[in-house]
Amino acid sequence: MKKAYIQNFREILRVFDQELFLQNNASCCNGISLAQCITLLEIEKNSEISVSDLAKNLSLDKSTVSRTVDGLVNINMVNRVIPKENRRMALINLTGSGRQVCSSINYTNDSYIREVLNDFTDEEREEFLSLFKKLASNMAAYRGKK
Amino acid sequence: MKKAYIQNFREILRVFDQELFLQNNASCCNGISLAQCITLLEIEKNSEISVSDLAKNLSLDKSTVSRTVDGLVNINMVNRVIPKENRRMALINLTGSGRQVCSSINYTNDSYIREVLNDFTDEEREEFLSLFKKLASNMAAYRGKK
DNA sequence: TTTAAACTGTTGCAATATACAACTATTGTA
DNA sequence: TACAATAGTTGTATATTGCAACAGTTTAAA
Repeated sequence: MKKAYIQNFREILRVFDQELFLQNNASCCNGISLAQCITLLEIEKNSEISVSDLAKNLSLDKSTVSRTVDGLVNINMVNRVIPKENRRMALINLTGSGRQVCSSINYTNDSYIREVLNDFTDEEREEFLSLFKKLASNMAAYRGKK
Repeated sequence: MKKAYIQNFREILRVFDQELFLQNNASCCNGISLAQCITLLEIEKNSEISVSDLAKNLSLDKSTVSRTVDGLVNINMVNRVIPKENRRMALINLTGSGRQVCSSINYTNDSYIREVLNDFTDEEREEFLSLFKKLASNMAAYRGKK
């Protein structure tokens, strides 16, 4: 792999990261914070999930997640359910409002994606997604190894 | 653009974003914080830059940048230079240590990129970078419009 | 020329996000 | 039963950030 290629890639990655950050902040402003937004989407993905698993999936401390969930409970976005068979844990799931907000966030993100991929051909889109998927998977694998 | 495609893309983007965040934090730990790291690289890119321009480029408040620069001055990574012809402003540039740390961060990032693109063919790499560049450019343009 | 406006950066203050450690409660195990 | 492991919460401390107010400097206007 050529050095020039990597430096080029690094620079693009930096721009991409910055833009993604700004877009994330913009799209998550349905009255909730970015941290709340990310937590909400992770809960949506899992339907029902414990604080510990949330923390693991988001690479955050469980105390942090516990407080974020507190906030989401307070604004009626999620429920804490204590299962009878294991009263230590709390399972978090979305309320109706929580589902609505998730839909809203996803809609905003989807519109954004539609916009920024607008001038790609169908072939380019397929090729890009395929390679992007491979890259994301390599990144996750690399982190797992280290 | 198919709905399924977009949802697929959105999900990959989310994973990618998370991995990138973790990698950024990991690679920026040469004793400096992520905010300091990002600021340092932006200064490196511009050789010499004012606090206001830094704030604009990083999409941060100038008070935030002012304080980050304070920190970087304290650990001898950057210099504040007051130009004689305009004593309002401060031009920030890297010290020798600052340049070294930048090199170190870039080296770490490059190694990472090399690793996660390792199983790509040359053709895939070229195709991906080309489309990635296009996407990043579209994202920046979209933000500019809004 | 004096005064007002614009600019550049810093400081005061408040909010948020986060981690670590200590703690409580519950469950599992020796 | 006593001890260890697990799950979550709370206390405390630190870091990042933005807004508003401010101070100094430069430019424009009257």
